[in-house]
Amino acid sequence: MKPEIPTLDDVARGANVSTATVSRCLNSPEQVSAKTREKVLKIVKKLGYTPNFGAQALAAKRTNTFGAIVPTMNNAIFAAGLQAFQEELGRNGATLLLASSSYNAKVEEEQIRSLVSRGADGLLLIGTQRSENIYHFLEDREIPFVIAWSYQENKNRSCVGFDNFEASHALTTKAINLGHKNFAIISAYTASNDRADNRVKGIKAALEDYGIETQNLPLIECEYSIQNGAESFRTHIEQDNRPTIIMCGNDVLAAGAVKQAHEMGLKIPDDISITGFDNIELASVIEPALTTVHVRHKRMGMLAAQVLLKQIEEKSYRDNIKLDTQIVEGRSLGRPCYQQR
Amino acid sequence: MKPEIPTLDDVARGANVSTATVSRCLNSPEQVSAKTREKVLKIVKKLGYTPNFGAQALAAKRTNTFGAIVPTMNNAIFAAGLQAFQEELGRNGATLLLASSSYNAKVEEEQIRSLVSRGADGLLLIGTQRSENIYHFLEDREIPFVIAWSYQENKNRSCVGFDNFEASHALTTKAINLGHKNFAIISAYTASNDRADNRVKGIKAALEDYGIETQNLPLIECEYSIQNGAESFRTHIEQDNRPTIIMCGNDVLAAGAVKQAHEMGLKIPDDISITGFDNIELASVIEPALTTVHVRHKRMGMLAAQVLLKQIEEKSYRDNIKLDTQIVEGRSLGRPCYQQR
DNA sequence: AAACAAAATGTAAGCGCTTGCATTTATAAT
DNA sequence: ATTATAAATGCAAGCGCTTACATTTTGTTT
Repeated sequence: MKPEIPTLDDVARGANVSTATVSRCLNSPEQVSAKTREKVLKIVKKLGYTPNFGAQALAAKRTNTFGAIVPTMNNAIFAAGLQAFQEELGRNGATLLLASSSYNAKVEEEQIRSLVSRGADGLLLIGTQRSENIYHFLEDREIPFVIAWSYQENKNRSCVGFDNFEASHALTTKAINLGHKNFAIISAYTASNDRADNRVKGIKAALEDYGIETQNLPLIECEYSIQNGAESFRTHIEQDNRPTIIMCGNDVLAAGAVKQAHEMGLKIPDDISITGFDNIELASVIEPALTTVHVRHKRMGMLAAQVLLKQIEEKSYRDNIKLDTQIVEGRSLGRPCYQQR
Repeated sequence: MKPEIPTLDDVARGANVSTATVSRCLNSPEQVSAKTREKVLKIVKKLGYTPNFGAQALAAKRTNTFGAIVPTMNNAIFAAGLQAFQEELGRNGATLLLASSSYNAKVEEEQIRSLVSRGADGLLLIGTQRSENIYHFLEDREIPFVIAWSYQENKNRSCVGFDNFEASHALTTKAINLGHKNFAIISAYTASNDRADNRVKGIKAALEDYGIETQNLPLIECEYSIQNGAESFRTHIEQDNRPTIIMCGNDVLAAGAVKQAHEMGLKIPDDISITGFDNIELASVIEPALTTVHVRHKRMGMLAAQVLLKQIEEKSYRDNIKLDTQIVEGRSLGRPCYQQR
């Protein structure tokens, strides 16, 4: 004997009013007199009524649900930002539908469609790089979205992110000024990941600024993982022309590199410098602490939510927010060996 | 001029069949002749039709959406398990609604209610510790749920987890056998976290097995964070009767402890042993690698999804799955100083 | 070719809610 | 009191889909 789940009707009957009144009590209480409101809310509580989501969505054409598609939940890169995003949504009575694409553009596209058909009122997307098709899909349906983790000036699309190119450029310049000339890179796949791509481009641009050849710059692309970082590090080190610095696309790769360096008996930064990106907690724990780029992930997540919510209220609202990054000085970046005294 | 979103009706009209047929094409294709099926699917594709989620939910009384409430997304503890959970759901055409409770029982309860009212077909809960009320709420509505990360024998409730007590007990026994007598603990708050609680209990039980006093066992409870691990470590070390080993409730705390040990110039494990729990990636990267407890998080997430899906199919299905754990030997646990030669 | 069973399709009644519009009630102004 | 105006409430039409049941089509058997 399962207790029937109460409906609006039940509440209406209980309070001796129409369903419309009950609905208004819940959604726009100011339209209802204090007296009836009280009466209705008492019944709501007594019956333990909760609105049926599907019915609400169907009738109101909104769900108070937002979707986010992240490339992965497996490492900490997105966790803090997402948590903040979710909390900000929560503060506004909305919930988060989360999907992950495993860094696969096709999967991402499916997820986007799926979230939309699930009635997501808006979407959080990571990075700018996806087919125009999918942007049109969203724009046609007037589904608000905001792009995070990347910054891009674009009047028609909102973003909250930081300039990966610039940050990477700055970090590289710092390394050059320490005397490094012999670079190697470990990056995520750049083809479908504008963050990774821009980080690599930032490095190359900085090198070129100083007249350093980038034609044969050793570059290994792989998925973000400690394991891959370690393996790629080894490959770089075993090259003929061993680099004095290995710049990693993120801290996870860098952590793997550091681990491998230890295992190969290389001193950091005396024998080899290593840099990361993101400044996840990990960066401060490993020995030596990573020199990396700090990003205010939490702030980014919160702002993304705010922008998105504003777009719901005001259809045409758009914003491009660029967050600062700063270089965190660990001890994994130092002068190259031939510059030391 | 926004292009109207196509409905079932549009497809039906386009294919010159009834909406019922279209619906069947999509949901139980075997009931439709190959010819019409083809015809219909062509129109579906042509129009880019996707079912309206709300309507579907309303009419079918299921959403293919599952909810999960995790204590936090901020550290890696839950990430791998959740990802696996989500992937397994995805393989079965379902999606994940994710919420986080910030380790707050009241928030968790709200989230559960919210997910249910959003039409979650089933729920993933972390740990066993919550008010009976909320269990009744779910059971009354016949909402399937599965408890993960904790193991508990209970015919009426499904769980997929491991025995925190046992694992912790084993690790402690190992430490005792190495000669440790002077223990200290850094744990998450045990009051509303049965995993943390059982881990502490496991330690105490092991100590008592060997006749070691646990009345005054130094125990600090705090939130999981590197920062807190570091601070708690310092507090323990500055005690009168300095412990020879500090056992941490998880790897994140342990990482903080290790960091602090370095900063205080303490050698691990010669001056102080440190243990973790969970064996997150972090554990293998820090120096020295942590001695910790490995849990097959991915497997757990996958199994949890399977149990949950089975419960949907077969209302009365229940399962209690206990996963093995194993001690991972890092170098952070060694003989206490007075035992060394 | 008739008779029947099985397969395919159509009809239409909701699912539980929101909301524009109509109606009633309370409040204010004359 | 009477009327005009505003506030509160009710009525009822959907929102887009699923599914029990009715009907038609197809195939099989005699």
